[in-house]
Amino acid sequence: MARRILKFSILGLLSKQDMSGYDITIEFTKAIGQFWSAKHSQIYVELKKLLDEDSISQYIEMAGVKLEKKMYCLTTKGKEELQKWVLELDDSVETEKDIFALKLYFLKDIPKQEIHSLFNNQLQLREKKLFNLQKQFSFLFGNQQNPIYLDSEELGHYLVLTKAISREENYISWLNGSLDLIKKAEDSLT
Amino acid sequence: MARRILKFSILGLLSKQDMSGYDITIEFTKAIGQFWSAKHSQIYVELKKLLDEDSISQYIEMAGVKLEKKMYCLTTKGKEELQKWVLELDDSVETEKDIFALKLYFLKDIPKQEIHSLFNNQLQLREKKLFNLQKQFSFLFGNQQNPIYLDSEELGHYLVLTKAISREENYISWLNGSLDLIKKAEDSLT
DNA sequence: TCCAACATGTAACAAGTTACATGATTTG
DNA sequence: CAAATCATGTAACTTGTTACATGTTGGA
Repeated sequence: MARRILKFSILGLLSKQDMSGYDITIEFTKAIGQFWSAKHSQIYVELKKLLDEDSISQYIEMAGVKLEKKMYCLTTKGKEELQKWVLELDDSVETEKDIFALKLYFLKDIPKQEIHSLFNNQLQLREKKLFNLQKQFSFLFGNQQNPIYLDSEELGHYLVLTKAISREENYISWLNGSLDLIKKAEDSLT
Repeated sequence: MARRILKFSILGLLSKQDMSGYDITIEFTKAIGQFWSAKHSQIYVELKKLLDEDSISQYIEMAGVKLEKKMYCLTTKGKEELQKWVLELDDSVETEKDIFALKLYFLKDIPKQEIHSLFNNQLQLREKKLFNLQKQFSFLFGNQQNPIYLDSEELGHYLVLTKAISREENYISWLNGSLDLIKKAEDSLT
């Protein structure tokens, strides 16, 4: 059987608090969405499956007068499965797919003007993303320079955000370095 | 229609030189496999599709006496499609999935002993990967400190490898920093 | 002569995307 | 009262994985 990452990311989210399918969809647009995501169409199907398998249970919460919000919470089985999965040690790392880097491998025959556009476009996207992550970070952790006082609930959030920020900073710095290099290579041909 | 990244990564590889399905499978275990990969079962199916669509053409090369190796090369259509795809500017970056980071978000209730194991295991995997990338890099580019003299064929390879190395270095440094932080947080509780 | 690597494929299934479909609630 | 957001779902399709299946070639 496959790895069912979506299953475990839903169980993980539900371990923090009860949620509806809609809530889970929203969560994937926030911090955790930096490392895993799914569309609502996939989420509703997976929730039904997890319910069938007794990893979660369901109850109804009224939102307004007629709108029934389906809330989900972990069962004992679900809690155990999650715990077990988190503690499992990986024996290899999967390919971290990156379409921009993939394209670079095929740069041959591309005019330098176009290469500059590609890099500048990517820089813009990455800087925007970094800016948003930093905004999230300072909203949550402010100026607080001592993350050692975070409780275990906040720690996960802190680690994930610093990871995402560090990843983007590194991406941007590599983009800048590579663009410089390409420009220098062009100059050396004149 | 979907984005067909596998299609374009195959076209990209074939733009460098004619290859068989087997050759393409092997390529995905090398540099380019850091950013995209696929199993042979998927590759053979995709090649048949690309042949149908006239993006590639096929010829036979005898390997030994009876073994017919099916070689593929780009058609004019395939070359144009590739060129167009490489030059397209993205308007957003997709989620860069990372299961280890995902797990960290769900750390609550995990004993510190186990957290150390998770980090140390990941450090080991990442360091091994970095070592292999550095080996590849020095094999290809040696001590040569002046990448500005690379021709456009080598440039793509250089960029992809430095990207992968930089990504791993950043990952490792974030792992070390976070592990330190967690240890300090534990000490502060005594 | 055996084994690893070369070489190509299919079938069944799981995972993920896009589009279609509907209705309630809140806010300006 | 209109529009944005909340809320849930299904259908058709694409993409990706695992397992099954077979045969060749080169080297120790």
